Amino acid sequence: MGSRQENLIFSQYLKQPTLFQDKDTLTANFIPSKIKHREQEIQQLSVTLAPALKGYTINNIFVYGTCGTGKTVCCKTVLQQLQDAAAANDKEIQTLYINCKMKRVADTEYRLFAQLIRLLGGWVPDTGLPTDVLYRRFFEMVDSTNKPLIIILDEIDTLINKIGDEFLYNLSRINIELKNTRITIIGITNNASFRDSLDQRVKSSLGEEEILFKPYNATQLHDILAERTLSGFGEGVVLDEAVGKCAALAAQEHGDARRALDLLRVAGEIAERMGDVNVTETHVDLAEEKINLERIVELIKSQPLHSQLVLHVIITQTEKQQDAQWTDRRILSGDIFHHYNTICTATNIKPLTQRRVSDLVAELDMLGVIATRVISKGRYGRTREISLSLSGPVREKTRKILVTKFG
DNA sequence: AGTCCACAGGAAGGGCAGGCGA
DNA sequence: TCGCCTGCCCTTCCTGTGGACT
Repeated sequence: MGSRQENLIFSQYLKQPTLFQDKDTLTANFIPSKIKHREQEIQQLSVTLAPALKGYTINNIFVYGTCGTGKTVCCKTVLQQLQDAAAANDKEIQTLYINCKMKRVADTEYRLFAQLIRLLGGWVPDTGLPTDVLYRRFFEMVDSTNKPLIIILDEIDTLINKIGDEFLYNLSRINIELKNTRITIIGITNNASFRDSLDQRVKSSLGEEEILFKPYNATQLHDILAERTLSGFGEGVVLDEAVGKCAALAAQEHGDARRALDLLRVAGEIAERMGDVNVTETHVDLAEEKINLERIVELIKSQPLHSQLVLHVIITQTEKQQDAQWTDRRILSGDIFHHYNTICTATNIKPLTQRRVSDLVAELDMLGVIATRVISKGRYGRTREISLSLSGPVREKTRKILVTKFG
């Protein structure tokens, strides 16, 4: 047996110096020791939760704010501090975290309670038991522990939109029957108007305390990024102009710190791949382009077959139009449906009706992939004028994916 | 002013898949 | 295991629309 062949790419990669010092600190999941610009919210949370240390009942909390405003990180941090404080005083507080957006984990009432029971150390089948049996089992497990239980239900609006708010009412009613302990619910949502849609009974039981997380402004984002830059890259690697650009771009997107961190991390990866020693504004621009590209590509890949077909027709028609320098540069819904039918026949796919295709066009418009407007051509009818919103590398990449699929 | 065109888009319901619950 | 329920995707049917044409 001869010696194994060495993979040059791997060995070169290992020798290559890295720009990163601790890449984990540049991810949204990382919990820093001190969370900046959220002092007020943390204090409000702590004040509400503190009575649990003395065994008093604590109010349910409703936390809301847009994406990337630190809601989850702050809740997890405060609960960890609460548990630490309880442990230091020979007490115990149990906390459970559930992300209700996780498919097949907590997206139905059954799955939610099954997951809660599993997190408490119990076991239930994936399906088959009546929901009231699960309630009873959950109730018994909680009551037998003699420890106060705090449950964080992240992205709670997703679950409520799916199954309604009855389960929240039931969950809050369990407290009345519990003899030895108490349950507190912290509901987290990105949707500020979601609370208004709740049943009055649920609103009064869940929304006893409300905490709003306002979006970060560009200065605060810059400050947060500067700190993470130091731990993530070390000193002098990322130029201040690059940090500023990440903060400004994220501030434009409703002060989303998660987005700012993604930009910074991807910019670092690009700089590293290019063999540069510093992360500059140019790398941030490239990172933004890359993130947008990946987002759109993922979005398009996740669309149903017929939606992809419609988009394919729109792209090919846009290109034909540009090549032929047509006098009438408009793409109309009637033309799209006609070409869509032609491709369906050629590829042996059963076409959808015009009504359904009209909805698919509207959906693509909503996703921002295309832009449409309803126009009237007088005697020649009413129609929708369609234009492609994708440009540059995003459009090229999308075209390639769809051409590979439909020819 | 009335007609007409080529759709937009709402409403209702069918078919199917997957989940729930006895 | 199987009937029931629910949600989703889709079709069918229908009314509405607005500017050009008569």
